[in-house]
Amino acid sequence: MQNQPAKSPGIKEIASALGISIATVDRAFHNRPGVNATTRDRILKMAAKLGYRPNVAARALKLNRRLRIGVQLPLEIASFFDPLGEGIRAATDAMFGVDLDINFSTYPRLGSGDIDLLHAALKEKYDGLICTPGDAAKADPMIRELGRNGTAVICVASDAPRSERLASVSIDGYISGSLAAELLSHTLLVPGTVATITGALRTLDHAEKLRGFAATIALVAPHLSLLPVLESHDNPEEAYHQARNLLKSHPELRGLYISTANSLPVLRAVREHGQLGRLRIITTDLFEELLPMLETGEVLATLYQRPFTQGKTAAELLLRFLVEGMRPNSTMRLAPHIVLRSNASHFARYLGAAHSLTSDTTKPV
Amino acid sequence: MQNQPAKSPGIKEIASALGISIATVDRAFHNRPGVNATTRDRILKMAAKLGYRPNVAARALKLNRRLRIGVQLPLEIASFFDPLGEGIRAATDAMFGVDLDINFSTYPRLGSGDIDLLHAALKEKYDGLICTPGDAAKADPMIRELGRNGTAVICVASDAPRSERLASVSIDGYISGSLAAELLSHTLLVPGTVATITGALRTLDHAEKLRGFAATIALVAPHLSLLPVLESHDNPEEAYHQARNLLKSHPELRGLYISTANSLPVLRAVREHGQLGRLRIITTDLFEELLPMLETGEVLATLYQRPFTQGKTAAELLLRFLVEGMRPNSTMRLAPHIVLRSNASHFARYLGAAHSLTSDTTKPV
DNA sequence: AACTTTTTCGGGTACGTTACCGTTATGTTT
DNA sequence: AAACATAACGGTAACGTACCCGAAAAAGTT
Repeated sequence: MQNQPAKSPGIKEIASALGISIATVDRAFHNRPGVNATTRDRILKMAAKLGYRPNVAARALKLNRRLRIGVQLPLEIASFFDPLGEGIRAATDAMFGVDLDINFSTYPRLGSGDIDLLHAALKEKYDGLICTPGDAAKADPMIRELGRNGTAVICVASDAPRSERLASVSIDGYISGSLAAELLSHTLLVPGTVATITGALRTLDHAEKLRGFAATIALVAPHLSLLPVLESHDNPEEAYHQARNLLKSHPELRGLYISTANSLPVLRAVREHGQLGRLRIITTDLFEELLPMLETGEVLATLYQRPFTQGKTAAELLLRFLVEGMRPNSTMRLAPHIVLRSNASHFARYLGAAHSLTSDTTKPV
Repeated sequence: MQNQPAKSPGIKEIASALGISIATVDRAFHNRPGVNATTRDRILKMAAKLGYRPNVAARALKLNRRLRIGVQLPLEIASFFDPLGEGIRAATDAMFGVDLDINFSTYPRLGSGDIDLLHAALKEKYDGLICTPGDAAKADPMIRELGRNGTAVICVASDAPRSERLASVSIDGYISGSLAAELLSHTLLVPGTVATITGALRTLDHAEKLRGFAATIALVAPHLSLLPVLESHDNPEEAYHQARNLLKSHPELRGLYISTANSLPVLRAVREHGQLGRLRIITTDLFEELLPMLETGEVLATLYQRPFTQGKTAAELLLRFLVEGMRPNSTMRLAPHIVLRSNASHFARYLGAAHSLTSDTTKPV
C-alpha cells in the first residue's frame, strides 16, 4: 500500500546526483548570487524529481535564530490582562525549535505610560512586539517607526488601525453589542427603556459595541427605547456615580448593557437602588464577584472577551510570521463567549491561579 | 529591569558549569547507566537552575526520526469533521523544527469502519493517532493495544474513557445540555412541555447532554415538563419520523432541544407541521441551512461545538506530548459557543471553503 | 600577453544532540 | 603483586543545513 519512505533526499543527494557540490545547491535554493542560470535550473529540476524537502530540523538547528519578543501590557485590569499574558506565554512555551526571548513589561493602565514603553521598545530592537495601544492616535507614529526598524507589531485587545502594525487581534465589538441587545430582547418583551454605560468612546472597540447594540435594539426590539450613552472614561468612581444618576432620573429603566469592564461599581449602584433582580443586566468580561450574580440571575449574562485566547492567538500569529514568514490577516476578530449561569463555572477557572493546557508531569527526556 | 538575553543553555553549558563532560550530562538525562547518582542529581539540579530545555531541532536531526501521526475521521458529517481536520492541519503546519508525517484516513460514518481503521493503524506503527471512536466498547481494546505498541492515542469529539488513551478533547456535554435548558427557560415562562431528540444514548457525550438538560430544566424551569428522550440513532430518516410522531402526539409542545447534529430532518418535520416559529428550538452544530432560521428566530440558538478548535487542540496536545514529553490532562472539555442570530455570521465562515488563520503569502525559502 | 574583475563553484565549519568507543579510577580475585 | 572486572566519565563523529572563505574558471581590460 504505502511505498517505502526511502530516506528522504537531502541537498547532498541532489549535489552528488549532478556531480556538483552542496554549496551550489544551497545557493540555488536560496537564490543567492553566484550560480549559473542553467545549473540552477538543473538543480531545481533534480530537486523536484527526487522530491526534495528541506530538513526542517537541520535548518532550525543551523539558523539557531533567537527571536526577541517584547510584550507590553497594562497592570490594570488584572483579571483581563493576566490571562491574556498567560495566553501569550502558553503560545511561546509551546514553540520549540526556536530560541525565544520573551520580555514582559508593564505600565499602570491603558493610556498611561504605554507610549513611553513603545518608545523604549525602539532601542530594544525587538523582532516582534505585542501591545495594547490605549490611544491609537498617539501610538500610530511609534508603531510605524517600530515597523521601519524591523519590529513586527501585533496589537491585542485594542487596535491602532492606521499604523502599519502587522495585525491586530481583538473581540468583535459590533457582535458584542449586538449580542447584548439580542439577549435583552429575549426577556424584555414589552415596551420599556434600556441604557448603556461604556468606557471611553474614543476607543474604537467601545464605539463598535454601542453601534452593534443600538442597531440590534432597533432591529429586533423596536419597542425598547435607548437612552443616550454614558461614558465612564474607564474610571470606577465615575461609573458608580453615573449609574446612580441614571437610576434616579430613570426609574422606568428595564435593561442595562455595561460595555466597560468596570461593571462592579455600576452593579453596586444598582444594588443600592434595590433594582438588582428587577433590572435586566448584560455585562462585559468576567470577575469573581460576578459569579454569584450570574447564579441568581441578577446579571442575565456577561460577554466574556476571552483574554487567554486573544493572547494565545496574537502570539501564534506573531511567531508564525517571524518564523515562517506567514503574514496574518491584518485584523482578526474573535467572537465573545456568552456566559450564562450554566457555563459560568467553566470560564471561572481562568480567573484564579495560572492556567495551563497541560499538567506538569514530564516524562524523562 | 530586563535580565541579559544570555543565550539559552545547552548540555554544553550544564557540563562546563559543573566541570564535567557533555557525555555525562547526556547519560544523566536519559538515565542511562554509567553515571554516579550524586552527579546525576547535580546535573538535574543545574539543568533546572539554568532553565535547560532540550533543543528539539538538534535532537530531531541527530535521531533522524520523523514523527508519524495518523488521523482517522469519518466523512460524515462533513460540516463538522472537515473543519476539525483543518484544525489538526493548522496545528501541525505551525510546527517548526520537527519532521512530521501526517496521515489522514477516513471511514464512512461514526461506528462504521472505524474499528477496521484502528486495526490497520496497528501495523502502521504510528507515533501518535487522533481518532473519534464511535463505539467506545469496541474501540477500547484496540486503543489499549495501540498504546502498548507505542502509539499515543488522542480521542477527539468523542471518547473511549476506559481505554488507556493519552487524552480526549471534546465539548462539555453537560454544559451543552444545561445551556439549552437555560436558553429555553428564558422564553418559555409559562407551564408547558419540552422534548429532546438525541443521536445515540450509548455515546457518552449525548447522555451527558441530556443529563445537563434535564437537571437544568428541573432547576430553573420547574414549570416545564420534559418528555422522554427520543433516540434517532444518528439516522436522518429516523430523526424525521420521530419528530413527526412527536409533533402529532404532543400538539401542546412548546420547546425542543435537538442534541444530535441531524437537526435538519427534524426541522423539516417541524416546518411541515406548521410549528416553525411557534416552537422554541435549540439545535446543535452549525449548517448552512440553519443560518436563515437563526435569522428569523425559527431556531432560537444553536450550540456550536467548535470543531476547528477541537482539532487544533487535540493536535497541539499530541505534539506537545510526542516532542516534549508533556503529558496532557486526560480529558479536556471545551465550552460550546452559543450561536444566536447576532453572531451566526461570524461562525458561518468556518462552513465554506477551507479556513486558515493566515493568508497564503509565503516568503521564499 | 599579463593583468584585473567577475562569475561560478568547492571546501570546510558550526549549530546542539546522541551514541559509540576509549580512558581513567576503584575495587576484586588469583 | 599482577591481572582483571566494573563503574564513572571524557572525546568525538555524525545528523542536514547555512554560509563564510577561498579557488578556479571565465570574461573583460590594458
